Amino acid sequence: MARKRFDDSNCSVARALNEVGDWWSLLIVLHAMYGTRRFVDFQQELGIAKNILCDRLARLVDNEVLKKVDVGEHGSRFEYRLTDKGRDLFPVVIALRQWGDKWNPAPDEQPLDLRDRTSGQPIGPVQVRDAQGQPLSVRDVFIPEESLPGNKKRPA
Amino acid sequence: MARKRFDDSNCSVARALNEVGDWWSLLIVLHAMYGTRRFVDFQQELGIAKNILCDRLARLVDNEVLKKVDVGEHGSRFEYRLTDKGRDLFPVVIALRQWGDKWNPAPDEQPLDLRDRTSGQPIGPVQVRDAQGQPLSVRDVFIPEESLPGNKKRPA
DNA sequence: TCAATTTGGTTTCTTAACGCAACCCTATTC
DNA sequence: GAATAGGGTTGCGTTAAGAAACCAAATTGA
Repeated sequence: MARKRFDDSNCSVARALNEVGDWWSLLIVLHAMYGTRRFVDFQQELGIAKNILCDRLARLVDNEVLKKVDVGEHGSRFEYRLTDKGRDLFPVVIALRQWGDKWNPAPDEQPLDLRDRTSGQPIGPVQVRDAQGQPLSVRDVFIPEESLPGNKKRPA
Repeated sequence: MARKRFDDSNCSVARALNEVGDWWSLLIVLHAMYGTRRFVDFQQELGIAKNILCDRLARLVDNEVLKKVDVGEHGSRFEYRLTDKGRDLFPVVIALRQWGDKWNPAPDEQPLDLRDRTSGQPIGPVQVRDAQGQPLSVRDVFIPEESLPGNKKRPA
């Protein structure tokens, strides 16, 4: 791919994408959130080539999104578990899931039934909110001049 | 890349990543949210090769994340504007931004100063919330059996 | 009026990432 | 002691990313 690296970008979105912005990494994190921990399970659920999975897991471990734990049990020796940093991707993944459900619904798939463990009720939509908790759209928001990349003058 | 396509995946995250899951697309959407609309501006701000930008813009237009508008003005003939679908990526982009700010802060960058246009106050963190608006972590949540990919039994 | 510029885009070519398949090593299990 | 499972690594062909050059229409501008 000769892909451009963003390690040194001054945009944190670019740097975030550098860590989890490829096709597989977020899916791996998603499945980790669903409870998958073992190499073979990731491989079977995702249908990913083993070398690619190796590479992605290693990268995610390097970036401290996952940690590799040696569990000395009968044959299954390693587990890949989410770190706090990885768990913090929860809103990202869920927002993406909800976006996909809304705009590209699969005919045979239920939209996303994620429920609050204590109440059993479905979760609400992930939204950007103001300090009072009211939902905000792109248009309700602005970026102070100096924070704009390239110092543009336009509103957000 | 010989990339595996996810068009037909029964996972909406996979399908979402198919549309905006490459290195550039989300950055283009981000800059579009910042107000960028013209080809050359995207190119300069992102430092992206023109052919790749062409391809990504066309793909985003195909997927109805952007729309291409012919503005017959002096030399700048087209604008790429967010559709409702594109604007709906707002929580995704902001969640990613906040994650990047939190876990990979740039030494010389302020974390993200996005403010509510009416109050002028900074926005809050993007979170997954329950029906009552209380924040939820991965561990506060479960997925009913039948919704699990691969029908696994583990909690989320 | 003719050259230079701007905008948006295509072509060519190199390089690097992806995906498959085969192989490898260590523990188990039968 | 053969077969199996977990977790990789190696090679190799395919294909996409990226840089740079080229292109064409419309403007500017001198």
